[in-house]
Order: sequence, then structure tokens, then C-alpha cells
Amino acid sequence: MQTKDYKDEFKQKGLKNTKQRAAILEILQESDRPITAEQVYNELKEKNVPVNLSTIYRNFLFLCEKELVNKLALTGESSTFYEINRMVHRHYLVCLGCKKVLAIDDCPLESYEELLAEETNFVITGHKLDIFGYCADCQKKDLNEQHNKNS
Amino acid sequence: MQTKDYKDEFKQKGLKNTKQRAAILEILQESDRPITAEQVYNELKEKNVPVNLSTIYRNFLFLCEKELVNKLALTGESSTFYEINRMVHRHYLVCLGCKKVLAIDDCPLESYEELLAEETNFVITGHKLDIFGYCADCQKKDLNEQHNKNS
DNA sequence: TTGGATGCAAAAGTTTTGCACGGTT
DNA sequence: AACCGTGCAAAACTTTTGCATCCAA
Repeated sequence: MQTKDYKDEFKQKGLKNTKQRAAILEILQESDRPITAEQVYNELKEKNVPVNLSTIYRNFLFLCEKELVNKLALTGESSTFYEINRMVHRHYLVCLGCKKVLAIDDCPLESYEELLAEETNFVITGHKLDIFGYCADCQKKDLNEQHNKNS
Repeated sequence: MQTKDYKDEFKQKGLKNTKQRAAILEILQESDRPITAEQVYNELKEKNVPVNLSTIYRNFLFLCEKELVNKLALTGESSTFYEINRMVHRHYLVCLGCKKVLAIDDCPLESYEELLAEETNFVITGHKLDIFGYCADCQKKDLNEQHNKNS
């Protein structure tokens, strides 16, 4: 996978281009789903990039401030997740069976947000939508398993 | 506000009707937004109901298992939130200024999910939607602060 | 009476912080 | 050289757990 070099973004945003920072951002880029500080830590260990957990947290902080990274909470998870900010508004369709994540291109919420803003007097700045279900493959698997159980 | 007596639900689900459990559920019922263990703890203290934080967490666990309460993670918050299960599908509008959480009753996604299911061959079982912005109060505060800065 | 519920304290897990040192610019 | 970034250790904060005691059924 090709990973982007953030050297220019760093300079522009007043961040130094350190080995750790670049490595953290590379891990985030390579991941197709949000990950935790711990997971980044372990991946860097495997790559023999020396880094401390606190450095990862501190970088998450800076990178979120600079909007290169997004921070998100997932229901049922005790840790915070982080993902690279791909600068496109996207939603995800997550298969609860195989954990496959599908990106959805269109967003059904724009007109709804206007309506909601009127009703509540909020200024609406964003939203987060994840949709869950079972993909075609996992539906088949489920059917097979149920069949086996009953036979 | 009228609060429901959960004595029968407790019996039916095999939970004892203790003073603490009833009080926790009453706090949740009285709240129009999800709240944290800490918040429940403080409210019970004010009401002079003696209770330990660990009791609150343990009750959250049981009450979630029995589906009387829902657990939820909100982006940007370090603690877990809990709300009474009103058996209705709900979304939340979160103020990024004062962290106020507003429940939204209607859901714009039902018809969209049907469409998406057709397109992707997923069976869709659920979704999570949080909307962010600034409430009327915080919009005013922001204006004041900017005014003060410039003067 | 008895098993579940609670209080207390300690532990576990996650995230933050202070400080000295090191590396980029 | 200056200063931001890092490592390390300790602290802070949230949540869980073990155990003795208590109380609802």
C-alpha cells in the first residue's frame, strides 16, 4: 500500500517531522479501520520503531488538533479509537459477521441536518453514522450453520 | 415528574428490589439525557441515598443485560453514558461547547436503510448516529468571547 | 435461611502529566 | 542554539473485582 508522506503538512502546521510521528501516521494510513493507541503501539513494536505509549497519545492530541486524525468512541469498547482523516465525508457499513468494513459514498443526512438545525437552534457542524448488518457471505454462512444445527 | 416503579420488572427478571437499585433507575428515568456513573452517584448523594460507585457500575451491568438500560459511548467523552431503555430508537445531538446531550426522537434513516440493503445485499440490523454542533447558548458565548478578544 | 446485593478497598486498565534529555530545524 | 518532541515514571481517572457483611425474598 502506498502511504503518503506528511512532511509538508507537518511543516505547514508547525509540527516537527520526527521518526515517531511519521511512523504513527503511517500506521494510521495503512489501517482501513479506526485503531487504538495500544494497537498502534504494538504495530510499531513489530516494526522495530521505538516509541512510548505517551508519545502516541500526545501525537494523537496534536494530530487531532491539526485535523489530520479523527478521534472516535465506539459503543462497547473501553478504549478510544483513532483514524486518519481522509478529508472526505464518509460513512461505513460494518459486517457484524466478518467485521468487513464497506465505505458508503453518499450521505443521506444533509437535508435532515438543516431541518434539525431549525428545530433545535443548534449550529450543526458534523455527524457520525455507522451502519451495521450482515454481508451476503455471512448471511449464507449463518444459514449453513443453522442448517447443520438442526440436522 | 412521574417515575415508574420497576418492582414487577425486577421480580420477573430475577433481580432483587433494593433501595439502591430502585434509586439508580429512578435517576435514570428522571434524566432526559444519557448520564455517567459519576453523575448518578452525585445525584444520589444529594438525595441522601447512600450508595457506592461500584454498586452503580454493577447495577448498570445487570440492568443492561436485562435491557432495562442502554450503554453508550459518545465521541469526545472519556466516560461511558447510560440511559433508561425507553424502547424507542433514538439519536443524540451533542453540543461541543457545553457537552449537553439532546435526544432526538425521529430518525431519518429508515427508508435509506432499505435502499442501502438493496444496493449492497447486506441485511441491515442497526445503526448508530450522533450529530454534533453548538447549542444556542454556546453560540452566544462564542460571540461574546470573540467580541472581548477584539476589544 | 439463603443467595443475591452492597460497601469498602484494592486492582486493573486507560489516558495524562512533570521533568529531564534528545533530536529537528 | 533554541525549542519542540520523546522517554520514563508517576499520577489521574474510570471501571472492575475480591471479600466480608447485609438484606430482600
